[in-house]
Amino acid sequence: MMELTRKGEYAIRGIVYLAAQPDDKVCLLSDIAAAVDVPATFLAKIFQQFSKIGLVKSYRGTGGGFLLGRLPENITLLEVVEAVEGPIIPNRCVVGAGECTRDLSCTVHPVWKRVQEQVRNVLEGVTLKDLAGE
Amino acid sequence: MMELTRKGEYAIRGIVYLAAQPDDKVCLLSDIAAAVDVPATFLAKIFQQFSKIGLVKSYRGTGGGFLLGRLPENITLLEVVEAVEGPIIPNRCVVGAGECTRDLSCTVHPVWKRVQEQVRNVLEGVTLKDLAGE
DNA sequence: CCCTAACAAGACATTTTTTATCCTTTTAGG
DNA sequence: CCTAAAAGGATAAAAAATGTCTTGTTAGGG
Ligand code: SF4
Ligand code: SF4
Repeated sequence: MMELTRKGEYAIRGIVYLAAQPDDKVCLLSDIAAAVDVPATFLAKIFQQFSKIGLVKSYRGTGGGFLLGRLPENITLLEVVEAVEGPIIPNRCVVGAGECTRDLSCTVHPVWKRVQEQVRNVLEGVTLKDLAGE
Repeated sequence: MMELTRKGEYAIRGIVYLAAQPDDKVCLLSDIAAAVDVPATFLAKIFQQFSKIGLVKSYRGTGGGFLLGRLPENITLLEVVEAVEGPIIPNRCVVGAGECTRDLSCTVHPVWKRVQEQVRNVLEGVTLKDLAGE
């Protein structure tokens, strides 16, 4: 259980690659895809999602491509993952009140809250700078 | 991401209900299913899995039914979840070496290891006794 | 011995999610 | 204009989740 999808894995590979490039280097999607071994059309969709929320900046036309939207040290793995996979939700009752009619008295509910918190903490503690290495 | 499936949720509800019953009470599947609001045929499959690994004991025929295989304080939530959902695997590379050809030098790999460990710790720290309440 | 109660096991069906691919549109440079 | 490149939308195949159904097995009781 709790498995990251391909999409998530690809997303991370792609943006970490971007983070490892020189700051101002505009990268072609096709190059990124080849480098991290991901289908280019699929990666395109992923980067569109990144672009919409500003995780990456994109430029169209000749000389276009992608670069990071912020400094690598200011982008956490949590943001990246949630951008493409949605929020970290170990069980639907952690979304909010009323998702499960049992949540008020449920003894399991707090456990999922803790799981959510722990996972978020780990992912939030890692930035793209950490992942891109030196 | 990381969402528990219905199966997992149902499994927990079912076995927690069982843990909340008097120690020697043999429970009918149909009663459990009704009590925790789960399709009986689906819950049957789940309890069959429990039964195979000894989490619950089952008796057939008239007067048959289910009861816990061990004391509630000796069954962790981790066991219950893994019994029906499989191992906690945030990313396939945590399964073992060779699952991903990149795992040797991958900077993300250790992060998933940490996530796995944290989640397991939380779930392992909760027993059915805790969940069944007084 | 037979009948009924209850779980076990396996096959089957439906829906949803994942994992893409393709085609058209928009934007920008030269 | 012509070409490069990303954006957006439609579509499709494969896999997983979510059940259901039928048949088999085990046990108790008359
Ligand atoms: S853990 Fe409790 S509150 Fe959450 S979905 Fe399950 S029953 Fe509902
Ligand atoms: S995190 Fe690294 S080792 Fe794990 S699957 Fe992704 S690339 Fe492979």
